[in-house]
Amino acid sequence: MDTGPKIAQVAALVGDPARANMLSALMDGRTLTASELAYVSGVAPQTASGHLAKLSDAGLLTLEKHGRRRYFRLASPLVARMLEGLMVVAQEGPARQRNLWRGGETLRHARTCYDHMAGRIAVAIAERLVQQSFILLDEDGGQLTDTGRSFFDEFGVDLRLASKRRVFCRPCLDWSERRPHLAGAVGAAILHHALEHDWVEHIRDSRALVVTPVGVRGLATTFGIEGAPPTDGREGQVASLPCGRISDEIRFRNSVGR
Amino acid sequence: MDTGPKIAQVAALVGDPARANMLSALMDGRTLTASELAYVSGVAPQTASGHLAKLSDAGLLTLEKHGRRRYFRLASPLVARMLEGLMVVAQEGPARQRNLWRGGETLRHARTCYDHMAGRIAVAIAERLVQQSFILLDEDGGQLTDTGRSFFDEFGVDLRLASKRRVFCRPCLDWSERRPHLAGAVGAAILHHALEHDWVEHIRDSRALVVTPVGVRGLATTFGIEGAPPTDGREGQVASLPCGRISDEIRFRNSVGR
DNA sequence: CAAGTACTTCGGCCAAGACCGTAGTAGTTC
DNA sequence: GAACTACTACGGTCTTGGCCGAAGTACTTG
Repeated sequence: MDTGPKIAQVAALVGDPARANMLSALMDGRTLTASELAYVSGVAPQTASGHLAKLSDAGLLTLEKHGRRRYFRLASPLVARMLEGLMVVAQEGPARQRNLWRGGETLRHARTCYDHMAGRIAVAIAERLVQQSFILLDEDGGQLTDTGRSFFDEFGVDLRLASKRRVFCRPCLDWSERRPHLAGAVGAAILHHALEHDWVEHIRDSRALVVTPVGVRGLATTFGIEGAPPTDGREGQVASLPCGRISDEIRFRNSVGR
Repeated sequence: MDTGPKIAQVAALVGDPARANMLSALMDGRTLTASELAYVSGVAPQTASGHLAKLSDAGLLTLEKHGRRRYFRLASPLVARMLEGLMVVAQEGPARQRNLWRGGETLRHARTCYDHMAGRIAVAIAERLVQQSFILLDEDGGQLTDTGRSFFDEFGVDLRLASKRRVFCRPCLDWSERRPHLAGAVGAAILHHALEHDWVEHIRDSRALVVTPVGVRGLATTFGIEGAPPTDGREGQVASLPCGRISDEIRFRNSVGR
């Protein structure tokens, strides 16, 4: 057997719009029920059920039963990484309309990526640090300068603890912004500091972060960047849907939307 | 517009076996003609032509015309990275038969990955260095030990040149072996040394590497690993196909294979 | 145990698209 | 210009698979 068919199998799974929507919705690491996933993907529950069975069988999703509900989540970070790879290419595309991603505004603004921050805020921080010559970045490496080191000292981040046994500073391509943010020990330290000082908070059990009022001030004074998210607020709809009440709406969407 | 549909579009493109085969064949960075790609994907030239048009339109491939031939290659490293992401997930799969990848044996054995080595050999080297405590590796970072430093000194690799402005030592997940090999300055230095001392040679304009007899000896004495590839030798068929002569074979395959 | 909710299975409909045969265009060789 | 090669366009066939309605299973609540 060749390798082509196997990747085709996985890709075909992601290649259906309904399934792609489900996977996108799960990309932040949340767990969602079958109904919720049916809703976000815009298909009837029966159809969603079939899709979810396929995704689980293929090992892209894992399933947890609690009572009469079935909770799905991505089976591993590798799946998330694969999806991010697809997103990068999809957004690149054949130079045409660059339509911004909707429906994931919070995630796009700030989120965690493994142990560091990603999203608009994280990219802005990275760019600021480079601009101030606190950090040197190139294609696949990064380095702290001496002025950078003292900046972090003043900032209250102790980087000495971190420097053992792991990459110190490394750029990581941000899929939503398509510019690098900071990973490695430095990236982790910044996230740690931000959480510690209540600049940001995790949303539920998701990877998304909200910037607190304290954080807005902190980001402005420390990095000179605008930390407030664009006032949109259409996030979290899915998660907060009253489960028993959405069926009419689904029926409506199904009869009209397609 | 949501993000789902866009990644679905790209994924659907990869989701067809014929196209997936084409992309796999191009993964090592080679350029192949439409006919060659038709052959590897197992479809008639007309069909391949259609597939290639779609892949090019979507920006996954770039096209270069030379005379009456059309040479295709992956449009960017991002596409290769996406495919590697898919491969990792595809090989993982739902715990079942782990059928080894055929038809890319050379590539699986040794290849370059950006500026360092990947494949069986590279993974073996990395494991050896870790086992000897020359290098410490964890999830996302690596570090040279003092004994490691003197090992590389003796080995004849000067790492001092490299340590500016880039990541020094970093594990990188090998898609064919699914275990890490070495990236960063150390990985690059090893590849450089191997090429410099004729341990390995590039195959044509591809990413694949062959280990020379010198290399087999060198790898054995320096790292204590077996450098010779498994005797299989079904590689390079595509590239060496006599172009005008394959049509019968294609016709045969098409009439039987499906 | 009856009613309600979450989810799955089955069956039939339908559209998308992969495929190739035929025929055509463009470039090369003699 | 004739013969040949590399590739593309068109048209028709046929399979795949997404979709939903209806019906059925599993769990919870009162």
